[in-house]
Amino acid sequence: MRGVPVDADAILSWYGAVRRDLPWRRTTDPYRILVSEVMLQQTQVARVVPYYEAFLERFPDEVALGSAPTADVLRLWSGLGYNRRALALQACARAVARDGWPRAAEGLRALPGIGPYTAAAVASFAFGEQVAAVDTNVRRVIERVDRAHRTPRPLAARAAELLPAGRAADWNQAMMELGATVCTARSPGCDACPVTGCRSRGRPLPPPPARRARGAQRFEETDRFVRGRIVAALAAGEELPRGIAAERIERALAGLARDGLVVRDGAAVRLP
DNA sequence: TTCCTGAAGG
DNA sequence: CCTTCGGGAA
Repeated sequence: MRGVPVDADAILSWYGAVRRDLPWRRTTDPYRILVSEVMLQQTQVARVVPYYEAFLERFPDEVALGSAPTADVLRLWSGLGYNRRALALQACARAVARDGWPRAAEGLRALPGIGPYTAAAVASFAFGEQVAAVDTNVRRVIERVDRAHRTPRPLAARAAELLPAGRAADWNQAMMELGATVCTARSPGCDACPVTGCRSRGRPLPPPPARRARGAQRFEETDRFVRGRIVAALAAGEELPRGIAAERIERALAGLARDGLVVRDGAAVRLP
């Protein structure tokens, strides 16, 4: 399945014209880039911005983050979600403060919490490596342009094929901006899209793959909810949340302790 | 209910 | 391959 020809210059020009002035687009400092990319994992831009500013104010570089009490890190992270990301980020800070920055995606990939996307993003934005970063936006844009689904490896190959020479940083930002602001999941704005040959232009979205229902469970009944409540309470200096069944609290605490998000001293529970 | 600049573990 | 992991907004 070949992809359609894509005018990369048109997309780059469009990006230059509409580009949102986001704080992490004002720097090439690998630490600041990494903090933004980790915060942005599965988290919308609008909600990350205030956390990003406060986090960098308190932890301006990898030495500050690496030497800080983990409880402080979790306090500034609390509310963002996926708290394990904060632990991984601090572990990254300690590693690069000790060993220096891996300057290529392959080396970054070995750091905790850094997968294929984040490694490519940091490598291209901070170090200028010519690699394509494929996040959910980029995947959706490519799938719609070619009107074809691909498994991860062929998708990565297609993304690499599209990458214009020497423009990886702007290109990756441009493709994500396109997916985030125009080619959105629910209602693609084809009228404002710079991609000329898109096979999906003006056509109705294909029916979403029927995903099997997951037990009709309310979020408040999930372990994730209890975990979040516990960490938020501890970060706020409060006791364990009341009104939740002891068995659910215990199950959540066991998972949190296994992840290193809480420390248990007998009956006492505290942040690490 | 789905979605969001994913990664790690089974 | 599958599930887990937060939380808010549309």
